[in-house]
Amino acid sequence: MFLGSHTINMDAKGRMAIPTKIRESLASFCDGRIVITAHTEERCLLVYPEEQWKEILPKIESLPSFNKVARRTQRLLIGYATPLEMDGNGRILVPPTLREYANLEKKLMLVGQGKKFELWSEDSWFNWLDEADQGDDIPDEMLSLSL
Amino acid sequence: MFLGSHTINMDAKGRMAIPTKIRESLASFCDGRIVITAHTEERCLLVYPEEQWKEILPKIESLPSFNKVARRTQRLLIGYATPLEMDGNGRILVPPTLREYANLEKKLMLVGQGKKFELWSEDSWFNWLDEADQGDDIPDEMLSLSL
DNA sequence: TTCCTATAGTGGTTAAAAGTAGTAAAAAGT
DNA sequence: ACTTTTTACTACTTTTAACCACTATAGGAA
Repeated sequence: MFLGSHTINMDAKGRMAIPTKIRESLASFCDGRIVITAHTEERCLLVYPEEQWKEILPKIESLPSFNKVARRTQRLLIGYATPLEMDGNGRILVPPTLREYANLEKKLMLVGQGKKFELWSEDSWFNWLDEADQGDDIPDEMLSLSL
Repeated sequence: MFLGSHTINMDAKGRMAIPTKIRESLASFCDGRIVITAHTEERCLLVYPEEQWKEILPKIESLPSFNKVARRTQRLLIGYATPLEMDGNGRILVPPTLREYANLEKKLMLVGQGKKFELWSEDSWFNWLDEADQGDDIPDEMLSLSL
């Protein structure tokens, strides 16, 4: 279970050090093998342990190819998906195309989301925080949710 | 399984170097023999391993000839299809008509899509990314999809 | 509280490999 | 037969990735 958020510095070569505690969970979960891809709804990245990715991939593949929304989802999730491993120092190298997609420069934000992580540029994260939810509808599943 | 995206420079002669990792998968899949053709829905190209192409070709051929949409699909997919092999340096030469169809100039984007690749001009790719989904319906398969 | 040690995080260097350009030879078309 | 375009091969330059070393920070012990 991935929880909590961390700020991380990416170096000039696009390498980012995974915080040690997360590194350890990843080592036990999936031998450090992760898949990183694009988030379809916001300009940030998704970081999956290999196992988790294997579960959702078939669901994405089976979406109908002649529906525009589904095609967009497939294209982004599969098209940006990249398997990565950590180097000897526990760092991952984020591929240039993904860096560009999520506007990653130096200051990053790694956010635990249960079975996966989200990786944001710090700027984008705070911009998103400040965005007001303007009249979007609350789904039925949330109407009876009590926290 | 083809995943991930790469930016590639096409030279003045219309040659593009296939990234080494992909080159290796293609070598094992289909001896480096690929078929490249037009995508019917967007102005980009489709790159199939020969095997995959052989599977879908009969399906395209058997579409009803008196339906306009089907005819368009046939005309584009079959009409632009070109078998290609890599040269000694792992490059392919993209035929001029296909370059024109997809507006390929210098900066290209090669995007893995499972059993095939898509090849975009970088400009077109980013334009497509920025396109807002304007009121297209979300297919039923996606309504309960949790990634 | 201060110093020492251990460990996480950062940056740089080097060797190998990948990408780019150019040239020469062959083929096709005029 | 000659010219022009194409293809294949070779050589060079740039980038990548792995490895190594250093710095800074945090924690523990004296």
